[in-house]
Amino acid sequence: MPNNQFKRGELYSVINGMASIAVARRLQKNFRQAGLEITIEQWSILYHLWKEDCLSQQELCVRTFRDKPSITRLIDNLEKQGLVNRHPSPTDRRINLVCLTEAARGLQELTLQLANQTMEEALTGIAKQDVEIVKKVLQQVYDNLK
Amino acid sequence: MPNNQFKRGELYSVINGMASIAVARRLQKNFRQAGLEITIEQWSILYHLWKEDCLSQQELCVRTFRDKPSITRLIDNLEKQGLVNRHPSPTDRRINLVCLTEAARGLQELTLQLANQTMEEALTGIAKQDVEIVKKVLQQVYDNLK
DNA sequence: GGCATATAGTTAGTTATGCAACTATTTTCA
DNA sequence: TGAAAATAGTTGCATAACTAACTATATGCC
Repeated sequence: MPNNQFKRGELYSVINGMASIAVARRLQKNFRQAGLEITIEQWSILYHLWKEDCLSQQELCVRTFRDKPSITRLIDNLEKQGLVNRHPSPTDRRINLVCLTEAARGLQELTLQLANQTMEEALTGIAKQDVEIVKKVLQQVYDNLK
Repeated sequence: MPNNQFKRGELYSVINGMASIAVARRLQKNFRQAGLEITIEQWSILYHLWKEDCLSQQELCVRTFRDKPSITRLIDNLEKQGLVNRHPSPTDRRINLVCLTEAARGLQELTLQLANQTMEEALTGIAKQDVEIVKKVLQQVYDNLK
């Protein structure tokens, strides 16, 4: 296999995203053990709303790297659980603004603490400068493909 | 937020697995453009069978980091497409051995070439030694959490 | 030998993703 | 101004993941 700088065995786990799947599973487990009912995907929506509340669904698509139907259904489920509400935009009738409820605001501190704890479990024994390199490389990969 | 060496903004994209999702989407797109009907998940099963044919479903669970129901359904779908067959193990009647068909063997060369091409697109402009660090760190993350 | 336990695989239910097609509204521009 | 194009969101269909509960077979051990 000429012109191929990557051996096969190395290819698989990168494509498979082993590491990020393992992190997501551990975070979900940590949520469950803390008695939290939400999924990681739902949490990722809340995460962006905690940073900036009342985003449009389109903006959530961009920030969470998901397509529109995925966001529609995540918001449906979050709305059922009473964690967000859709409010029509006053200036553009096509737009829903997705806003946090009080219940969702109450989850912020605990879930962010669990997320930080999970990342610490994941990164145990890894040098800080290596983490920096990983972040840089993964960002470059994303930019190469977007 | 004491005892936390990672700032919040950095957390999200790692958990989200942005980069590996982007790679998987691109690989799927490259398959589709080449006229291939299989999903990345189905391909990942074939990938392991090309390395060693006639594995048990349990062994595929281990090698692909999936649970048993996921493998059951992936094999169901691959069987429908005529790419694998289930053969009862001669020594243990609980076990199905999953074996490639001729049609599946015919996909090996093209799909591995597309996978390599996709990785080259993904890793454009990234130093070889940085790729090595990423692989090492992601393996460590996986080991920390498994 | 026979019961308890472990292992391999399947089924059912919920959530999530990707794609295509659709509705409603807004913007563009001839 | 008014038709075409762009944008925001939803719906339907297929695939895949996780959990829990289930069946069938094999193993361990008294």
